[in-house]
Amino acid sequence: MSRMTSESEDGIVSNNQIESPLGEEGNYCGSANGGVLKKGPWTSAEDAILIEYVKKHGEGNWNAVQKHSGLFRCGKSCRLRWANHLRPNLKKGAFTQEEEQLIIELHAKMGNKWARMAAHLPGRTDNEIKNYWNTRIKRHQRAGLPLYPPEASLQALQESQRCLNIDRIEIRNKSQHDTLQSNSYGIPNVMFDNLTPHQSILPYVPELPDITASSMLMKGLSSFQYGSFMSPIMHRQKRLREATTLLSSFGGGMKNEFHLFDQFQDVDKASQSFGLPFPFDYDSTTKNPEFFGENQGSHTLANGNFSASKPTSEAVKLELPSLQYSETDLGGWGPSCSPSPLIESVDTFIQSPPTGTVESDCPSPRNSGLLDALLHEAKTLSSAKNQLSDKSSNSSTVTPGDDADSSALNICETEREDYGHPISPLGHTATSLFSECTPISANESSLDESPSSETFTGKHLFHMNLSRMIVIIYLFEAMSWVPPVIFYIILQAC
DNA sequence: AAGCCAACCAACCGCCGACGC
DNA sequence: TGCGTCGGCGGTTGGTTGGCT
Repeated sequence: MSRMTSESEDGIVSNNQIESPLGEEGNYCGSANGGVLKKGPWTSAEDAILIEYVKKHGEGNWNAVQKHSGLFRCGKSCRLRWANHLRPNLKKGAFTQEEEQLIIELHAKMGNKWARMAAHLPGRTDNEIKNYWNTRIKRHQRAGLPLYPPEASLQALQESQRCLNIDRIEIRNKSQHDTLQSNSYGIPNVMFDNLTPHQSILPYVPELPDITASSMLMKGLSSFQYGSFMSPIMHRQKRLREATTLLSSFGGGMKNEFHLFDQFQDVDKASQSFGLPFPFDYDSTTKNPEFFGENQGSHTLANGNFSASKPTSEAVKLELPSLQYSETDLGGWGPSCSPSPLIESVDTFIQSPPTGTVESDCPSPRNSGLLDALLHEAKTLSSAKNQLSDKSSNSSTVTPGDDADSSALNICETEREDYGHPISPLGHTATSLFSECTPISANESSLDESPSSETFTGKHLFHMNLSRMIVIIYLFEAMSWVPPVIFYIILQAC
């Protein structure tokens, strides 16, 4: 902290530090009582005033600081100063090794949730952690190191699995009280706990450490590093947000399901978490024995399709994020083609969808709203199909009085068995989706209005394909290749 | 000694959700 | 229900410091 600070010892505020109120927008610190608010570094005198104020009045009500203490700082600035510097029990100085390790693990699990990470590091502030991480990113970027060591990935996997289990329990309890909205996009996220990937079985499912990171696979499409080839990179998040707003008009529940937009931000982590050397030219064996094991590039995705299919020597020339392919590649889509990596990625996404976004202490960074919605739609259809096929095969009917829980559990047991079958990447999605179920949908279909059998033939297959198409188009839209309006039209067509 | 550069850090900024009226 | 305010959060900026050439 010796670097700190530029504060003027005498506390005199220079003219350029006092700004006229930002009142026209009111976004940051406006002025109260028509006065002007000071910006810039805090002086020790100001600190003393703030400390005194907090002693008297306690934390909170920061906008009142100016009124009561005569401090010409906006409430936000006061809160920040207090939280980051004046608050008691703040640890100062460099992070210890334990803290660094913890940050890495937490970031692997949570992503850029600095405040939540700070909660796990007593005496540390989110700002500190953020700065540390950003510095670390730059350092590793420069050195071509991965951000996450294998241990962190592994722990994130275990933690995620544990949390998924917890979520499942909570969700199962909760789901009994949830009802499906008629709008198929108003879906409780809890619907997807049954879609938990069984990584030990499925060869195409990325490991869970990539939850945060894999969600960031897409994030990176707007990363500055790739700006050179991401043509419409500008205001990506703004566009996505607009799309969110647009799509939110479909239904109340939909907006909440669209966190996927927020996840398209950081490709670096994605490339790393998928075992891609990062940035582009790196001899892992000589430069970083700490982070790279013998089978370099596979530490976070040992059985994933990315690291396995692409030799890392190829990745040295990596120019596109993992999910981004040139337009010429896209032209190769067709029934006779082997699954393109993008399709496969979509399948992977579908196979390991975000799970359990029920807020709990466990980080649940996976939340890919639209995919959730689509998956739910597909699952609802498929579960209904299951019901029908069960009926036809067993010649037994589900009575409305059946115990929903037990039936759900039974169906989910069959789901596990289904996962055991090695299935081709393209075929897997539909197969697995049709073999899956949700307690709610099962319950729902068992209760009443079971669709007639013809409903589940062409129409629902069409829906399935449509859903996949939407996923793909959505991904493309996220990559700025498809204007939002097309996505909108297709959704309307649904 | 001077210039450059990376690292570090504090603070600003804009967005968003919660809350109260 | 709509609006304004407040507080929190994450991204970004800009200043300072220290090391290297």
